[in-house]
Amino acid sequence: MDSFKLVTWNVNSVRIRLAPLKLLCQLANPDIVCIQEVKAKEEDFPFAEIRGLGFEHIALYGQAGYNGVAILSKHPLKEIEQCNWVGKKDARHIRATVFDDIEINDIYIPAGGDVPDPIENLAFAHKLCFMDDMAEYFEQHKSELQNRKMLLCGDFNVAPSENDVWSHKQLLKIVSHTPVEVERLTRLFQSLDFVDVVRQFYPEPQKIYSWWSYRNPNWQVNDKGRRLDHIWVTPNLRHRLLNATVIKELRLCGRPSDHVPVLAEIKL
DNA sequence: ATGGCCTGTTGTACAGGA
Repeated sequence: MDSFKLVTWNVNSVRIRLAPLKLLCQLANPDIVCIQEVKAKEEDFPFAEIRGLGFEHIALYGQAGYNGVAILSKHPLKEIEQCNWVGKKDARHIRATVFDDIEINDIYIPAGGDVPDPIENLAFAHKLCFMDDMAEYFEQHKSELQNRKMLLCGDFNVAPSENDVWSHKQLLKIVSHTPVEVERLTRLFQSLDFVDVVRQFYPEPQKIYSWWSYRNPNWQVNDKGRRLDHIWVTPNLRHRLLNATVIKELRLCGRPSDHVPVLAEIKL
């Protein structure tokens, strides 16, 4: 084995997405799948079914109803930890190390509600604070972190570039693409000089999306998508990147998530 | 770009997603 495939995917309920997860395995055969919006507490998590797909090693930070993240792996995981940014224990981050020294961070940044105003809308304030807290954490620990081989992936709930949305102009005041959110995400991106893996293989100005609303039944025709799901790596992994793809087929299966899996292949 | 949708809850409407 000289490379591994890592997927990030907001499943929008792990229990209801077992068949699509199996399909993902048949299509892409990933070694590691980082999932978000697990929407299950530990005792309700389908461990047996997921181990049955070959993911014997599972790091879970679950809770009932909302949020929840998990790393599903065919290879042993160690140093499993959770961060609770903004002081909330709401299951939005889990970290584990694979292959001796590759640190994987699975992250679910808050969606932020509808109104892009932190005074009027506390969910939006929470989203901005969450990104600030993360950025601060990486900035403060930079000297010890910058030699680590790190992956940051997940549903970041921000489509930063104008080519990450179907219409830059029409989404400027829509939560996920507002300048204040992009500014916060950029600060986080710069904190450890991260590399945007998907953009290495699909450079600007190509349009790429990973989410299409459930409310638009003609999503394929209209293609009003956003790129909310990301895989970033520290610069010391840049030369090991082999490939990246957005697995759009998963939006077409029965009972799809509104997000599709994003895959990176990395040399060991 | 709103909302025609989707999911979980201790539910039989609502919150939250984005």
